[in-house]
Amino acid sequence: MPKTIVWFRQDLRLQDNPALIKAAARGQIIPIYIWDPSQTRKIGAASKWWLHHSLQALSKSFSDINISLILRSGHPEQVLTDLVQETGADGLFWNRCYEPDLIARDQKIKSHFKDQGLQVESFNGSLCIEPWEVLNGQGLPYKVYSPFWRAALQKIHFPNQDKTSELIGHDGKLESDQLEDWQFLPKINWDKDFYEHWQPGEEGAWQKFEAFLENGLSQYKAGRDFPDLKATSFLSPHLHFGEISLPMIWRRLDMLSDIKPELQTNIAKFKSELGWREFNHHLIYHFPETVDQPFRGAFEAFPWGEDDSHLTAWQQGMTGYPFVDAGMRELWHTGTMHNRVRMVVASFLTKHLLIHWKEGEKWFWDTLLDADLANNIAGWQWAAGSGADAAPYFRIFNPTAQGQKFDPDGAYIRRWVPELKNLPTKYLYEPSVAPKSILEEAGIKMGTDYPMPIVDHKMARERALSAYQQIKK
DNA sequence: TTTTGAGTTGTTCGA
DNA sequence: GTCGAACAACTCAAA
Repeated sequence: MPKTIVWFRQDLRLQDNPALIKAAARGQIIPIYIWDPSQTRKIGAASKWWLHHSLQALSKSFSDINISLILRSGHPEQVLTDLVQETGADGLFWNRCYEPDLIARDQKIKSHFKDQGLQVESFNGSLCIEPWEVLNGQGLPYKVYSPFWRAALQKIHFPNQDKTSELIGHDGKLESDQLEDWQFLPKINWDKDFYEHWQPGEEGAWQKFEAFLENGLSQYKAGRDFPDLKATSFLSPHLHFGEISLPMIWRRLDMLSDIKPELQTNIAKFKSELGWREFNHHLIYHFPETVDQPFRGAFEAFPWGEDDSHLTAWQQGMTGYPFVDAGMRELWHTGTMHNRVRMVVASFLTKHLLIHWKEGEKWFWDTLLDADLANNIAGWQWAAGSGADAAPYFRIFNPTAQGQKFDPDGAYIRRWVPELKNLPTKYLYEPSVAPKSILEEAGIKMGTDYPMPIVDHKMARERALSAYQQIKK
């Protein structure tokens, strides 16, 4: 009977998992997750927390059907070579990743095992559409989102779901590491708050999606920009780790749209946000050098500054701009940040502080549970102005005004910057200009209980504008 | 090849 | 307080 190794990577689910389905149709399956400590871009600390729990969930799903998920660490090619030898497997299937380093690694492994006579196949398990399937009239990759998504929507079709054959595991006993041995969980418990917000794994992913359909979707378009509302899907980490299938999401949305036409606008908007995820993966696939170089070459000459104390203040949520600080603290406590606030803090770091977007990217990479190379790179380059379809240089977010606009009653700021919670809303966004008496009444001493702004908005704005003038020439 | 229209997410200023 | 204009050209995509 044919035996297929199913190599799990960013597709930690049983449902609608193409590699798994195709392997099961072939015969016995041998599921494995490989931890590669030598990988070039090390997974961040928050992501490791997620990975631990997601693997635990996947492992449980398999053991419930009497199959064991093998965990091993080492170079994937070596680990897989050993496993082929031990099991006599004649097939090796996986779902694709799109990061440049991983593509190179996978290509090498594919040709190696093909040479050995194995049937090696890869599948699309995490995108609506493959990056090479959406090209403009000249056969070139799109560099602008809107035409990209228009073209992509024409091509995205999800036929009925493939039926999964009964999953049959390998007969013999195989060695596996213990998940705990990998020590993914932090030693000091800065992760304690994560548990109340998240349940990594397939079940948690579906719970979030159902909750979104129930409570968030009907106010998505109008409410998605307000960080205090629960109008977004909270699916980003689940999507990154492939715990929920996009075809299943898509079909569910289409079904809903048929039953409740009044939801169509919200559904289209939500799909278009998934579209940004698609676009970002498209960009990293076609322009892999943008991982560490500006998409727009002129930005090579941008006069980035260096100020470690400013970077630290930003990271710790101590910039003196409450809306920015709220976001940075939300990130630290929950491992995520609302999309609107991500834009504001990114604009603040790159434009107000003139700190290189790579510094922000690095911090997000380490602290975000949904850290995803394609999204992180594209998002930061967009905010800095160096990216594809980026914000025009004169679009510099006013961190005070953004708070007033998108957190109008101040609930978001009060939750994450509790030392300001007694300030009247009028002064909440800019406590440095509040009258002494008001501050006293609220029990705040500026500079002691809460920092003065680390830069002056007007000065910073003008400085950024002139920096952009410089590279325009 | 040339032309034309369009382009995620804002802010500030002055009437 | 509200509203429209200016900010600045440039690049992309498609006809």
